Amino acid sequence: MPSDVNRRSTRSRVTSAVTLQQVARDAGVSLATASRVLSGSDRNVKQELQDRVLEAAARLRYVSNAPARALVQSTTSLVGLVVHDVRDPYSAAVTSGLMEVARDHKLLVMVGPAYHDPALQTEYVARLRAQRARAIVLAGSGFTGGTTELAREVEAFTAQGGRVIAVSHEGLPVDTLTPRYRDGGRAVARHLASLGHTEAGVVCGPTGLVAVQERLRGFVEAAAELGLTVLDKHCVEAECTRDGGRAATIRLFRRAPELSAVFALDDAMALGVLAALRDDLGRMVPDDVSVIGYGDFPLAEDVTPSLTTVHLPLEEIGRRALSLALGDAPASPRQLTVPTRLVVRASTAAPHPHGS
DNA sequence: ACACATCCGGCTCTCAGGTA
DNA sequence: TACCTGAGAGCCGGATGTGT
Repeated sequence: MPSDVNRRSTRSRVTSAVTLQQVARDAGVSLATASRVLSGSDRNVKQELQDRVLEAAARLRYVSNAPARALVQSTTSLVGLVVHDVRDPYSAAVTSGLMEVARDHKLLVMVGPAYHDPALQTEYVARLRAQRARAIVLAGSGFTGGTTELAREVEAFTAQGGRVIAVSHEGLPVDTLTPRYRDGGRAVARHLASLGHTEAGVVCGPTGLVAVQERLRGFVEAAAELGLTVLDKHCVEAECTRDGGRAATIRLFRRAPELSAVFALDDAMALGVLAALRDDLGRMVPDDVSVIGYGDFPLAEDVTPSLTTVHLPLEEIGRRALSLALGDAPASPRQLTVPTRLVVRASTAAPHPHGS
């Protein structure tokens, strides 16, 4: 029969981490007193003991054991952020805003890139649930109609006491924050029509995404009202990247070389549109073709010509999403919106008459 | 082979008791 | 009586021991 000593030896880990117990011993106080001093408890501890504990903790380079603390408090300092791609400016801006709030609350952020894969989105939520994360912000747009697997996983996470804030998602039983994409799309159509364009092409990302579909819907609806023709065959779908936008533009102008305007449903794609028009198609922007993006990423102002685009307050979305996640849970899920606005720059102009 | 009990990690919190 | 301290419970779930 194995002795208790043997059992201990097989189970104890070799560790040099300083524990609260060691700090307490070093300071000559009880574990509880050391905990009160170091955890910011509102219980009073005599100044002399406080000094001794703080001095011992500093000398031993003590940091509290987060998993152990989480065990007691049933909450962790971990929050999850699920985006589509950490490389895109959209994710970077949202992350930056969210990080500000996380820093203020001393939270650790774990970022998961789902690469437009709903299964991967679901997997990240499951992993964050296993880590007992305090909250999750699903920042990458969801798919139209939502996915039952993701909804189920989100439900399991919230049942466990976690909070989830979804940005541009449908069918999730949590607070949802959605930019007024449709308004932005409508503003683009109005702008092109007001300049005198009568026909436009569209370069868009996966139409299964809520964000893409809503932007497109607003644009197409308003275009129809304003007499701006947008043919189905002039809507080209590609990856939401610069290269995707570039390839889509080449395809688009092969089909419709006469187009005087292109609406890219994402700024990264719009950069690809500009590159294709300049380098592959020999067209001038905006003299030959007007280009509009969506997102107002930092680069939009700096490219030549500067990009007319729809401004999305991305950092604000990140800040607001995490603030909501850390606030009190509402009685029922809320649908919250964020305004969008058109920013007119140098990439759009009135069309030149044919032959001039 | 299986079900159930116990231990372990590090920490916070409650409550009883000591001191001025 | 007020304030402070310290012992011990309990947090959770995986690993291990024990009994049937």
